[in-house]
Formats: sequence, structure tokens, C-alpha cells
Amino acid sequence: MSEAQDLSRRERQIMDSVYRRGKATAAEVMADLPEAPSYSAVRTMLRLLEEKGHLRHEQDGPRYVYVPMVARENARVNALKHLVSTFFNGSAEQAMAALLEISDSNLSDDQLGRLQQLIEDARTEGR
Amino acid sequence: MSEAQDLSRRERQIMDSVYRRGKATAAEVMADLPEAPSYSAVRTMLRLLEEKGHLRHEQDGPRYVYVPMVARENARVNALKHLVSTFFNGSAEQAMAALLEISDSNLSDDQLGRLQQLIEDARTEGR
DNA sequence: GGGCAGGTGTTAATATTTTGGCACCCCCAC
DNA sequence: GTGGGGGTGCCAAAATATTAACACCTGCCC
Repeated sequence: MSEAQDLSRRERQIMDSVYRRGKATAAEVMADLPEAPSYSAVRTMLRLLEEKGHLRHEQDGPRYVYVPMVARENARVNALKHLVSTFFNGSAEQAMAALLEISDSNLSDDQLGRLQQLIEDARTEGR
Repeated sequence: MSEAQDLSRRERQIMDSVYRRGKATAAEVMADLPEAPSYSAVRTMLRLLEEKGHLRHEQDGPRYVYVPMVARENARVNALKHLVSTFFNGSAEQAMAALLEISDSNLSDDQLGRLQQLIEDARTEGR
């Protein structure tokens, strides 16, 4: 299995861009890259990532649109697990607490309500 | 500010190892690395990371113990933010929901209870 | 004292990543 | 049909990252 773990710096930046957008053209990716290189360089990387099996492309009229091979839903699970294990001693609870803290005022009452419901469900399910 | 963003592959792997452990010796880091290179290579990278300002070392008897320059608590906030923005459209709520899902049965009733309390606090605070 | 185990610093070769140039293609407007 | 804009593919140079060799130092044990 191909892990985000073994991507080079640029490759990672590009994959991030594509994941953030869902799918992206070379021009879009280029716009996202810090210290963006030439358009040509970006295209080369995209093709390389495709060769390595991280992306595939769809034809959209005259141009290519790149899409991740690993669906966002799966990729983010891996990313979360990695982050939790690296920074939270594997404790999802701590990670959630940290998330709450950093977003605090950004979360609406509605959102918080939904979360409470989810946790409630998890609790009752667990017994 | 030095972002995790611009670390090379090995550098990232090493920082992950150090963060996971809190602090680490060259031998420990080496043990954590996938496709581990020689001890010598690992030491070189550690010194390089120190030069770049990502790590510092403490003397522990005869050997060096490396410690991150950016405290774990800060580093993880950045990591979380980056992850949320990349994979969850910036929605901390969605990220928390995903966390709940992937850990489900791993979370004890106690832990879930504490989380509910935290959310409760956030709610009342927010009004 | 000699030799070994386990550290460190420095340095140069090697491998990989990253870049951009160039040729070609297609479509459209003039 | 000619020219320009915006794509693509291929490729080799340049920059960076990665590796490991070597020299040296210290403490310990025989």
C-alpha cells in the first residue's frame, strides 16, 4: 500500500492541494504551491504522481484534471491515525479535545449539538 | 516560522519519531525509521535538523538526546489545522466525527463522558 | 598500556527530487 | 492557411536530500 509517508516534499504538497480541492488541474495545483515552480515543473510532478499510482487523470475538455487514487475518505482516516499516534499518544480523546480547543468559537451551537448526539450514540452503542 | 510543510521525507519521518517519543536518541530514531539507513546517516540528519532549528540536543551521559524546538503542544495544533483544512474543508466538526468513527470501540465510556462535558462547556461558554 | 564498545564530527559520494526547456498538437480567429 | 494561446509528452540539467566512510574521543576492562 502506498502511504503518504513516503512522498517527497513537493509530492506531498501537491497531493495536499489535490485533496483539498477534491480534484485539480495543473494550473490550480500550481496556484496552491508555496514557492511555486514553473507550470512545466508542476505538470511533470503530476505525471510522476500518476505513474506512481497516487493520482489518475480525467480529460476535461482540452485539459487534464487530476484525482486521487485513494479516496479522500480513506486518505483522511490514515492521516488522522498517523496524527493521533504521533502527537496524542494514540488517544483519540485527546485529539478531539484539542480540536475543540482550537476551534472553540468557530463551532456553532448546532455543530456542537450534533457532536453531542454522535457521542451519545457511541455511548449507548458501546454497552 | 519553520513549518512541517517544508521538511524533506526523511526529515519528516525523523521529526515524527521524535515527537512520538517526546525526545529521542539517534538509536531510537533509527529504530523507528522505515527502511532504516545506517546509524551514521541518522546522526547526520539529526545534526542537520538541529542546524535548521527544528531540534536541539541535550547531553545525557555519554550521548545526545534530541528534543523538538517547537513544543509538541504547538506542533500538534499546526498539524491538526493543516489536516482539517486539507481533508475536512476546514470543518473541525467533521474531523471530530471522523475521529469518533475510527476509534469507536476504542473509546471508553469514561472518555466519551469527558468529551461530552467538554462540549457542554463549549456550548454554555459560547452564549 | 592496549583494545574494544559506543559515542561524536566532518566530509564527500550517491541517489533522488525538482526544475524548466523544447517539440508537438489542437482549436480558433483573422 | 497562418499565427497565437493553451494544452501535452519527453528529457536532461541542476539542486537537494540521503547516505555512509573515516577519524577521533572517552571510559572501561583485561
